[in-house]
Amino acid sequence: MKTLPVLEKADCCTSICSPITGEAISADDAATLAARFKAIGDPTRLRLLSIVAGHEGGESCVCDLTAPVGLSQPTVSHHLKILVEAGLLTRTKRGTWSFYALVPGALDGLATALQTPA
Amino acid sequence: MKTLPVLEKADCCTSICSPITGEAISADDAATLAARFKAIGDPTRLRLLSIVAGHEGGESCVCDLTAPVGLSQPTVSHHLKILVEAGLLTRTKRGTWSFYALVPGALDGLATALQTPA
DNA sequence: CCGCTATATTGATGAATGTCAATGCAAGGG
DNA sequence: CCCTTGCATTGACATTCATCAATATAGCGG
Repeated sequence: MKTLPVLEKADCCTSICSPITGEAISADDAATLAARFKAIGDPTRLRLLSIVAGHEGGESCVCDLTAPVGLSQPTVSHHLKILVEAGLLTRTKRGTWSFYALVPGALDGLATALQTPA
Repeated sequence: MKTLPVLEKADCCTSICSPITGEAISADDAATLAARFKAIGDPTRLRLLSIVAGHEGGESCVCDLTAPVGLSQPTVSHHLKILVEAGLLTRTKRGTWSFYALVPGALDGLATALQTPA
């Protein structure tokens, strides 16, 4: 299972983070960007992101997420894995719990790709 | 469901936000937003958006799009239809041609949903 | 060592998706 | 009128996806 690279500030001068409304993007850049948008193109995963982001301390364990989205634990773990592989969430194990948190700047990088250049 | 004192939930946040990083969004909002992200969660559609946006006059006909993406005309029409239904493109028929153009502000609206409120 | 808890993985299944070939359809040009 | 051009729709097919039940793994308490 491959994981998309984390969006960092340094990437923001590459075509990955520059607006798609500028020069036509390459097929490779389109694939990378689309993979991330695809990850958030699911209602459940969007809600998971939202819940994690709004949770106290900015992180949540799986047991905090199953009830809000109303899905089984394996399904929630599945969606979380996709979000981690998309570079949008991090996973930290402490004891028997797995804590998920937003990757700082990841969503902002995607936002930048959508903004029209003035 | 959870007993770890360190992260005792209880309130579940308050940070309002336009974006999804605010308080947990509703299932309906998640579905609406996810539908749009899903539309751009495909490499071909992302390229189509980019090409249309960068094209002279901000619009393109189908015959201008098939070659750049390397797919059949029906497939391109299919993707364009999805983008129109997602509210990201407009379609204007002139003679035998169909011209597609970006919906002003549509992508920026999605970008806003991803930005952290700061 | 035993059981309990939290999470991940596997397997299966029905639904959705991307693609193309074939076809339909409307607008012009001879 | 046909005939060509540009595009949309249909049908079919293979792939991917979302979901759950069952099972596996790993840490912790007794």
